Amino acid sequence: MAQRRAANRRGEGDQLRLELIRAATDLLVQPRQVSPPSLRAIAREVGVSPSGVYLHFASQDDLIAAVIDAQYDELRAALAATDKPAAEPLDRLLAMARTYVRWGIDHPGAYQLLFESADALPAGSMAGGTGDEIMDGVAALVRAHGSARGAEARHTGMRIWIALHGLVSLRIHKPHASWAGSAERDAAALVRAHVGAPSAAAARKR
Amino acid sequence: MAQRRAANRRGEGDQLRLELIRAATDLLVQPRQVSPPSLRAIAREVGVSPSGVYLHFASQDDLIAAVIDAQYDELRAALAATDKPAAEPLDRLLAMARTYVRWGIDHPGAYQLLFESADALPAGSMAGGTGDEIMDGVAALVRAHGSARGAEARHTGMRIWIALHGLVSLRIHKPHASWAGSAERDAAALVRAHVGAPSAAAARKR
DNA sequence: TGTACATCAGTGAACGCGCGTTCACTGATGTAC
DNA sequence: TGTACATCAGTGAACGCGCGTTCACTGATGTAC
Repeated sequence: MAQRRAANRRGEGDQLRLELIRAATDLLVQPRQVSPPSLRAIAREVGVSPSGVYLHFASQDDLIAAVIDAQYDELRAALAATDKPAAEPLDRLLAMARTYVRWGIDHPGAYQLLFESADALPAGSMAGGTGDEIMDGVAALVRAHGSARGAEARHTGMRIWIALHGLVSLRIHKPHASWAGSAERDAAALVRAHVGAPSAAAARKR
Repeated sequence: MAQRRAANRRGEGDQLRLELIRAATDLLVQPRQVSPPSLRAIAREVGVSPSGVYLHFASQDDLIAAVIDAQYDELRAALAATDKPAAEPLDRLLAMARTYVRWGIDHPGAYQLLFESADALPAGSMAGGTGDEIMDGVAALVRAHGSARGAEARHTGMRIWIALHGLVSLRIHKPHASWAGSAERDAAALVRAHVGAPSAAAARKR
């Protein structure tokens, strides 16, 4: 914080306007929190008094950590439910991508808590971990598909996850953009671009 | 909000714990806000009284809208500053990607305000628009590069932006993941994957 | 079979905090006469 | 050259709000004797 400042000279009042914007810019060099639901809001939703929460959680942080862990379990369950371990690796990759993207778009608040705020949230929860678990899962499928091996497969898995995350995030936050097509189609196209598989349309032409 | 609920029976106190988590899940089906700096925090940073802000902005929303517009201008300026219109389209694409990603990672709070909250923020600002401006810019370069045409070029541009956004977003929020490599390298690899250009390493092997 | 009592599942009032906003004000500075 | 006055750039106290948390309490229910 700056010291108490002297008033600007007459005619230079607009200085302050610029200073305010610049100060805000300074504050924005560190990441912002995405605010979880408040303890009181959750209690209201259940129909219980705010103090009732403390019968089960030591603090708001503990409550939110439990919520986040539950959401992560849900996402994992959704992915497991649509996976067919016996199917072709490429089909499994595509199914995983579709499920991931759909789940994220259908649970925007949960997705934000898991992947757009993790490291700023209560330490009790891993908030979807560091992301390594997801990266590893994708990388394993890439390896099975055979389009890349070893470290290169891990990189490809990482990039696929990055692209899928970008898709979910922008669909959540920029719903008014000219997306022109379903998110599922985009998910498939992103996967194919990264494993070097021809697009569905191109494959049909052959 | 639910009605005032009856107490659980003895021994079933844990019910409430589950209900709280489930209620939070319900609240999370709508997107959460990423909180901008508070008016008072900005005023503190400048060293001015909170009421001083109202000499220049009618409300906090107006202030934040001005901040967001200023950040968007900065991003545009950064992109313009590194663009060499006479260069090869692929090089221009790669330079754009690098600049975009670097700016986002260096200005996490600003990036979040522009691309991870836009539609929930004050209507006065377009908060980085709907994203169409960026998509169009990338698509124009894709078209110049010639790897896709017309609507397909627009889709490719869209996917490149999606992937770059995913990269920035995850680097901001999951700094502890095993990224193994610089964000700039990842940016280049993502662009190449989407325009069908061989990786730098592969190109060298020939 | 009755009754005292411990335990359980919660309530309600109060606290201090930071917030956005309003409103009457203050002190310096330029301008008209 | 002096002085009254308008204007400018801000201040400071107060407001009502929702928040997380604490703490003494309440009422129902099971258990021991």
